[in-house]
Amino acid sequence: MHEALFTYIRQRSTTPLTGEDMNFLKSMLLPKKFRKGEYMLVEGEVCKLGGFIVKGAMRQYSVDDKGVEHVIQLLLENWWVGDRESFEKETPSLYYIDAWEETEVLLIPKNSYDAMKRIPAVAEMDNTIINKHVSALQKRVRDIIGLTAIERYENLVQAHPEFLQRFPQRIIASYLGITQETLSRLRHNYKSSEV
Amino acid sequence: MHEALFTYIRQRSTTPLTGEDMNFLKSMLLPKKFRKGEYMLVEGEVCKLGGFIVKGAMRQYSVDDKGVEHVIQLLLENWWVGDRESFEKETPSLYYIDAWEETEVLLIPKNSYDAMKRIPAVAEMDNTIINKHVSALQKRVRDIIGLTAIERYENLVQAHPEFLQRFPQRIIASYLGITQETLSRLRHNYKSSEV
DNA sequence: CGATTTTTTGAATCATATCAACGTACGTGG
DNA sequence: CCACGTACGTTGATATGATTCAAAAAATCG
Repeated sequence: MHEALFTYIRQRSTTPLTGEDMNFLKSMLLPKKFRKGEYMLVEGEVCKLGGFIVKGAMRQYSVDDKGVEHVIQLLLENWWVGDRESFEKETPSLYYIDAWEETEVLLIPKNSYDAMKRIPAVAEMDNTIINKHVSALQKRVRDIIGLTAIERYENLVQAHPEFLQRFPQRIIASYLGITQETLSRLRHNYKSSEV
Repeated sequence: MHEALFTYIRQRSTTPLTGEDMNFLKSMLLPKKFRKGEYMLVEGEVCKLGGFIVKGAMRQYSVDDKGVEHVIQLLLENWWVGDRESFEKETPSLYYIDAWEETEVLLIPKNSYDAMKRIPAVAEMDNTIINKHVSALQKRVRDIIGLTAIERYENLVQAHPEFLQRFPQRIIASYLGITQETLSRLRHNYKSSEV
């Protein structure tokens, strides 16, 4: 089960991973299974553990004052999960993270993560993912501001068709920043137009 | 003029900056004055230089297919400016960055920036700012998705009153993701309600 | 001062939200 | 294996927030 992470690291760095590195990593990672609906993080808690998803699907969302959930991120296997802000600064998180499917995760506490970053390949990986994260968020801001709902939906179909298979429509709608009714109507028009 | 950057680094790290570090930094930084309207980066170009704003105001924006500008970020003194995605991956940028006021910037090429990160205090600073950047973007996504235009405006007034003094309303409107007409009306109602 | 940019206002229109009802699928316990 | 409950998706009617286009008013700059 650790192999998925090693492959992930190798793909994101130029430096190789030594056998010693791998043993070191193994010693720090805590494999854990989340059942569907189980929480990895709740609002108000400090995110003490980062996680690498080996298998499954999770979602990160916030709840506004009207009690409406807003999906911030959808996560599948080979993604790092956690609230980076809370994890790094050790401040209470604004988000919930739960498992959407039965999910296998390799958990790692902050001090271990810091130790892990001393491995050059891992440091490279960390750099790569945080930069990707920033790009993705920036793109998301651009999309929400500049595109209509249907354009955002089409973009998502292109970029992450997996999401549509793994998450129900109301979750996708929330991720797109629209209501489920609107998404339903959008899809209806969209389908009839692509004949 | 470098002093502003040194202070900035010190405030964001636990390790002190040695005199040697400071000389090293000075040797790599290229002071440059941008005149109002002058571009630091245009869409399609690789962002080869990062910049630390010593004095002035800049904006980062993208232009959609209808030719409408969307302000992604507003930047004042003591901010790092640049398109991190393009800078790190050396890929063409999707953004324009220009000076809104006469602006003094300390520029630094990518390889120097990497070298600079070998100074522990600078590495810490880099970590801090990228994490802040992620938090800010995440907050922005949450705000755009979950709040109405007026709530976003009120938030901005709270968080960055300086912006309202340094940038015209149409730029603020673009940053909030609304038209200038809408912002004008919003402010009108807002003012009359705060009696 | 005139020229340009910025802000405001009005009217019409559009996209999306809201509320409510109904249909459908899915999974669990009897 | 069926019946029932719960979650999910669709559809309709109406409401609302924001946009668009046009024009006037106000502010700013050389």
